[in-house]
Amino acid sequence: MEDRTDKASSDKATYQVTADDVAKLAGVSRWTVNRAFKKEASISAKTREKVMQAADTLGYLPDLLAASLASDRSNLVCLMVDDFANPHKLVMLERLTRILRKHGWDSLLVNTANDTETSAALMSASQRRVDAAVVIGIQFNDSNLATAQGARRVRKLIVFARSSENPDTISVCCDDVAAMDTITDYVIERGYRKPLFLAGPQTSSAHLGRKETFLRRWSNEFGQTPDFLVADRYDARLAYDLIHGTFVDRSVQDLPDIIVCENDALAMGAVDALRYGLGLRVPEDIAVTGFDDIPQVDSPNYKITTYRQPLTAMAEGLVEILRGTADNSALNHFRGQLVVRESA
Amino acid sequence: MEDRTDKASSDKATYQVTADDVAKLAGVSRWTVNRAFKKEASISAKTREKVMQAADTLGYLPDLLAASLASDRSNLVCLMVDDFANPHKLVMLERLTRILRKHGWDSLLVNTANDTETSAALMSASQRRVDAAVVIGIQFNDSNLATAQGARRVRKLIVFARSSENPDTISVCCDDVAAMDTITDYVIERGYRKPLFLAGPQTSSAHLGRKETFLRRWSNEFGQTPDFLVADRYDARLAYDLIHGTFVDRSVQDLPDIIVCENDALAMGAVDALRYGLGLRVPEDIAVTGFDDIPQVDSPNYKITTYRQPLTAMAEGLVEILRGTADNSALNHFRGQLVVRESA
DNA sequence: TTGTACGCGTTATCAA
DNA sequence: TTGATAACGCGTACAA
Repeated sequence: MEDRTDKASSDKATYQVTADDVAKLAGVSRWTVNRAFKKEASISAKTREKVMQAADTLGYLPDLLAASLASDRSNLVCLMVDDFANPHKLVMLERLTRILRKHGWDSLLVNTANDTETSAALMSASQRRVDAAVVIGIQFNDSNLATAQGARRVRKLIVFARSSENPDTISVCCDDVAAMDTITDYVIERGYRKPLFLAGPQTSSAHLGRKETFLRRWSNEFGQTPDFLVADRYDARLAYDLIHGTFVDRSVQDLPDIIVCENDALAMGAVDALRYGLGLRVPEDIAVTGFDDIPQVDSPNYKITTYRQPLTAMAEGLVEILRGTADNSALNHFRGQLVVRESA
Repeated sequence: MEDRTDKASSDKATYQVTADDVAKLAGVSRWTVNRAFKKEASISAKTREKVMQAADTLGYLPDLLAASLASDRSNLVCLMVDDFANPHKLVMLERLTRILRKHGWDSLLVNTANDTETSAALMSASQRRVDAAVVIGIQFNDSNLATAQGARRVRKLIVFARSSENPDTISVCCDDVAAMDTITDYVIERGYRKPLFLAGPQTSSAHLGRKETFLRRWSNEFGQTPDFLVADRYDARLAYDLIHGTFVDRSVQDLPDIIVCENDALAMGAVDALRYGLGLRVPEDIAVTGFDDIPQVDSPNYKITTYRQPLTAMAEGLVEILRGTADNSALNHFRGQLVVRESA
């Protein structure tokens, strides 16, 4: 213990205060110090007070590294983001980091935009013993899934804000069928009859996807399946090119009367393409709907009618899953709400 | 060691492969196994090969928790974001996570939007022994700084994409004076003579801030200091309200001919306010410039003339600082470039 | 309520 | 080049 004291005086900046130091100062054992820092521990209020005071004067805080190593629980979650072009990711990151933090979890942000580095990142996260790996707004692709499962220390694979049919993953998302039904009802009620669906990246398994739901519903209602376009990424610029390229040579009567978009990023690109690429008015010539209600679509430039997911409730649901207290079956049935603006 | 084997067979999913297991299989010592995983370690190629093969069949990866604890280096960086309304944060997060990952660092994303939770988050990060705390696009405020310094395990306090005069922090940013000079030159050259500066949140110490630079430069050039407005946050909606509220009752000859904005988020709000709030044309009636070159300002709706920072180079600079190989004095002099579009 | 072995999986350091 | 000892700081389980 003497050399410890030496270190403290000789190099104060790097000296690390441990529970032992606090214990000595407070006149208790090291384990009592640790108890004082645990919420539900059998310790007398007086002793705790004494310990906390000693801890305070020494500037002691429990070391999470050592705690994780010993307890095999890291209180760390890996958030995987592969698409930084969609502002909605920022909204979700804000919500997730805030809610997770509130419940004691820290967030490791992993950039999986580059597919070759994704597996390395996932490995690295697993080496930190994250309690869960969460993909945001997408599904695990097969390669990621294989890596994650190979990295056996990743306990839970969670898909946030997206439905997933893979039995090895847990999905926290809103009910896409109900959501698209709400949008479809609105589209029909407003009298639109020639819809085009603008879809995002297609996953192999999406029986319950937004596109499928809309097409099926419309087909049931009117006996014909609407056209659709597919964008490889949720990128406004991509949507612009797609819409512009598709309709620039088309005669007026062949145009849709509404473009139903899988999310707001696509919707913004669609609006831009209609206005600036094709010289059309929104919604007078062609209406547009989005999904997500990102802050940008409330700009007077866009005023896009869209659908807002209950992100806070969903984030709280994620916490329940991390805790293991969730009734998993209920976590993919969150209900959001239609936000009506001027674009449709 | 026997019970280990038992665990492996009885509960394979949770069994953790350690260096010991690999050592046994490869017929070497545990320390040799670890050496095989270090880049520059004195180990024969043959032994390493043997070890790696054994590791592969067992699915072994070094545990970063234990490694951090023992080595006192976490290879973890804490990224602090306080403003999720500005899309530029997403761009910076993408760049930082990618470059940091490339060099072996993982990123802890901490939401510091809520001021009361900021210190708790910083504490938590320090408890994970992050190698550095990085604030993005803002300066450390006094309260954060005090917390960070109190949390002695945070080795480095770094301000990214913002100049900082605090001697306890290291700033990685572009040269704001040079940047604003470039913008000012352009504004003058294009013949604008009645500028208004739209500034973001004001920090106490900003002698070299963008606003100050512009005002001083203009004053030197034309003998009078331009008007300016201050937004509390880099929020497009706030900028809208500010511009609209300021000019709605003003007569035409009292209007500026250009609004020079501290960043793109403000510029977008300004454009919206001019067009939709005041019925003016951009740039014919009033021009606008931004800063950051976020993807959104390239939309045909905005086409904002702006200034792009060399984010990749800056992120690499951050890595040098983490490594301790940086010549710190040079890291706040990155040069960006003017991106001319149609708004000015 | 409080104190005590022992283990978590590495790294640093020294010895062989 | 390789093996061995002693940390790193805390949690679990159990005993006092």
